Amino acid sequence: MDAIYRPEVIEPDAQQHWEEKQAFKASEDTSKPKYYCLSMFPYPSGKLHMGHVRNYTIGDVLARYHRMKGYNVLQPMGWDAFGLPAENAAIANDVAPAGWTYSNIEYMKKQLKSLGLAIDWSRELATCGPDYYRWEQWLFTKLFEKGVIYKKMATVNWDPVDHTVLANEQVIDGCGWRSGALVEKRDIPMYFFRITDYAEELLSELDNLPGWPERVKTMQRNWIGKSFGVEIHFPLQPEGKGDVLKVFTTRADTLFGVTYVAVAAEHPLAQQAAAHNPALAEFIAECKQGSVAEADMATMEKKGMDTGLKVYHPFTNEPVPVYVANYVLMGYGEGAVMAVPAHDERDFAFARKYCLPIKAVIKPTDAELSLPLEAAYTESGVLFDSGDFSGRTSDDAIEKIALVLKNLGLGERRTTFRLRDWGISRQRYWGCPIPIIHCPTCGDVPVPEDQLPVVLPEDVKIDVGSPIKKMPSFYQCTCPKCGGQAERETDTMDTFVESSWYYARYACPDLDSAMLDGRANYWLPVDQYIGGIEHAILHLLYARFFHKLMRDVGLVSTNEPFANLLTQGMVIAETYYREQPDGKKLWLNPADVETVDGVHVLKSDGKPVIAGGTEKMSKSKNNGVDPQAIIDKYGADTARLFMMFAAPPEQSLEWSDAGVEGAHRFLKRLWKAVHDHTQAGEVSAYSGGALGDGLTDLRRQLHQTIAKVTDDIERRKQFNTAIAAIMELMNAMAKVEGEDALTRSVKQEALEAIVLMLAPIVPHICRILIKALKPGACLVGSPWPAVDEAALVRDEIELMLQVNGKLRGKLKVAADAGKDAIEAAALVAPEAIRFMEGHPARKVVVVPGRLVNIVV
RNA sequence: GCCGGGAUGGCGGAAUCGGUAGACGCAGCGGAUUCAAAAUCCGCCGAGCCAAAACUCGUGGGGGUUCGAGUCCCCCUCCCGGCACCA
Repeated sequence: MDAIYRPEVIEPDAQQHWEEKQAFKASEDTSKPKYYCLSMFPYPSGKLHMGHVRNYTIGDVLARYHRMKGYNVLQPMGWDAFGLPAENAAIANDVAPAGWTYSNIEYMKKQLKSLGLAIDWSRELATCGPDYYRWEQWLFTKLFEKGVIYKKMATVNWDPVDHTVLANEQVIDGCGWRSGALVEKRDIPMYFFRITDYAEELLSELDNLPGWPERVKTMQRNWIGKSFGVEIHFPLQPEGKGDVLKVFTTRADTLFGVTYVAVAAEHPLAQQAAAHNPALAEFIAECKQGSVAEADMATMEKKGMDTGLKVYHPFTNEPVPVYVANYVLMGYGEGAVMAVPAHDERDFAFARKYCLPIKAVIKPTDAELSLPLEAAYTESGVLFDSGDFSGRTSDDAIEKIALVLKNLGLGERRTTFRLRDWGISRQRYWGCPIPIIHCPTCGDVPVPEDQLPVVLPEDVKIDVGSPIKKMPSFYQCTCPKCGGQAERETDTMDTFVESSWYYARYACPDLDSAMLDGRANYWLPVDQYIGGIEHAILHLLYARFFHKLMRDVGLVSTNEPFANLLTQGMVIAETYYREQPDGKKLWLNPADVETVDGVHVLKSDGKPVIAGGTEKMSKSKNNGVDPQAIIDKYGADTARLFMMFAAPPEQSLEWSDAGVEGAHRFLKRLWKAVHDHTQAGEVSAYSGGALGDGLTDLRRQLHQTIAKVTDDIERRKQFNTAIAAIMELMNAMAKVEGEDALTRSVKQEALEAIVLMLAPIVPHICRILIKALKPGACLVGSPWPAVDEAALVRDEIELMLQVNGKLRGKLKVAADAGKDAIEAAALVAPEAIRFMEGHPARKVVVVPGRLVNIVV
């Protein structure tokens, strides 16, 4: 081997070798346990960013580790290629979205290859390819026929100047990002997946996912939001005759505290009242302004207006005023809520603002409410001023009230979900066409299988709006049923649809006769899925839902797609800026800034810049560090090592140039250690014989390290501590002197294990090092090192000695010493006697293998 | 606003089941090597007191449980992720 570590030579060499040998090509093999390792596929935005490098390095370490452990490993890669950025780039650069996307894929693929990932590239797929989305369209038509997909009106952000639908991120402070016009809510027809039909299963199956982080499961549970409540009918006429206004509440116990009801602006009652009330009509129009995003709805000022209409309390028959409120959404429940200001914070604030009565009907079980209320009392408790129900507890009252309402025909128990059906229609061009034909006589007809795929034209020019909506050659067609003139649907699907099944298609990407075949059942479920925490709800819930849809049409046999999930944190970096004369901030890239005597200056002019805090790497703050620059300067192994060492995978990772240098230094030290060792001649790894104290200790540490690193990677998925343990072992080994054969054989054993343990993290350098240590050895195919239990045995251990919980000394005892012996030894230890100050021991706590605490 | 998470030296982080707080690395300081520098190697490195030892304090803030709390419970502050059309 070369005396000097040259990543620029060994890395391309290793990558070429693996590619020629097709070292990572996967095939179905029932003789080994399978391990399907999947990282979330990237959107081809142009070039790789650090978040990708982190994601794919974590996946690669797990894939390579399991390969060494004897698993049949599949690690594929592909492209989440449809989406909004391609349309924006197309407008900005006057190119077609398809061409832009394909050239990005080509460049990013080259970058991914330079990272040395153990990927089976023969399975690569891009969701914008007709051979991929064809099957998405096929499944759509099946689900449409089954009734799983249906059409209804839904509210979108409408830009009245550009005449386009806007994504939530394109609405800034209530205005369109390009036109600046005040955004309006508009109802348009859309296709929906009945995900609510699966709400119960999506919720209960979370309990069968022990390999998922608890926080992700909690977020999904809350998102699905199963709640047990009561549907209550407020008659529109006194004495309960005629039509009713339906509301849903989880707090039926507060029914006697209702002082008004609130309906959405779109509610029929509101519309009816507005017909003779210009002020109300104006208010309803105002409610239509602004975006549909829930965050905006929830933070805006709560406003309302009296409709003048009354409904009647189902029990007391008292009139209750009906308000229109901007915070009530037509899409939720019945589009109406009963308001109980005394026991709901939002209603309390609203009642104060509009001087509505506040009537308390619940009090704590063991105290009285101090009236008038200063704030809503939202706990459950005991009812009062509630007719026959007074004195009952909240839970009891809910049951009883539901029962009485049911007998009156004015309501019943109901379970509802917060989860709403999944609207997948997008009025955009760069997406998968929805395979529906609109026929004036037959209605919505799914495109027959032999006419699929409905191919998206790629040679287009785009400005504002989707080009296929203006392209008769695309939308003019004949009805498959009656043969008459018809029009093709021009909306495309939400890109979350493509990313909901790609993991299954990787099992059989070449299949052109069906969506999936038996290979999917061999590989699924994914054994380890890795991606950003930002996908905790939407993507992961949709993919789980889609898997169940595929199961129910017989395509897959499992219930869940991802057995284990790892959610990695963001990559963040320091930001720097200078104030411009106009007061705006000019953001400077960290690569152009250096720190001299604690002052941050721009390299080009040496003048100071201002540090703006550490934030997620982004274009807007110009704090992205280009992975390519790091790979070019230090090599992929250094980038990989730094990524894995700087933070545990689930936490955010702060970029640090100095830290990268440190990682590179470690690799140089490792290279030199192996080089110096092998220069002295070949030697076999230690296999037996008496050892002195120093070598016994080194072997013990070696095997402890193997045990720790194995546990860290496999169970804890915490690579930073695994690397730290290997560094400690290296430091300990460097302190062991001697060039005799026995010492060298123990060092050989240690170096072989170190190189193999580092191989999943820094595969290129380890490929050379293992060959140097064991001529003829091949990295791919080498097994993971085994722990020698005999080397772990010790005869004496050290316990911490505490007096009253404070550390006062250390105590050496035999490894097999019993509690009584430890206690006796502790009580006569000089440190113990000193700090007991003559008091007798009241209690002695012995924690085996850890410490002994004397309480006086 | 609602849901989920986080906060530990100058910095990134470690402490896995309630049991030595600060592993490992970075930065810094001192030394070796060198004509010199870079690189490399060795040592020191939470704060207070301080010559040192000893001791005291110390895990965002406030309270609690425990022989013992970074870790568990309650309250608060700040930061981050998601909120259904960014992916």
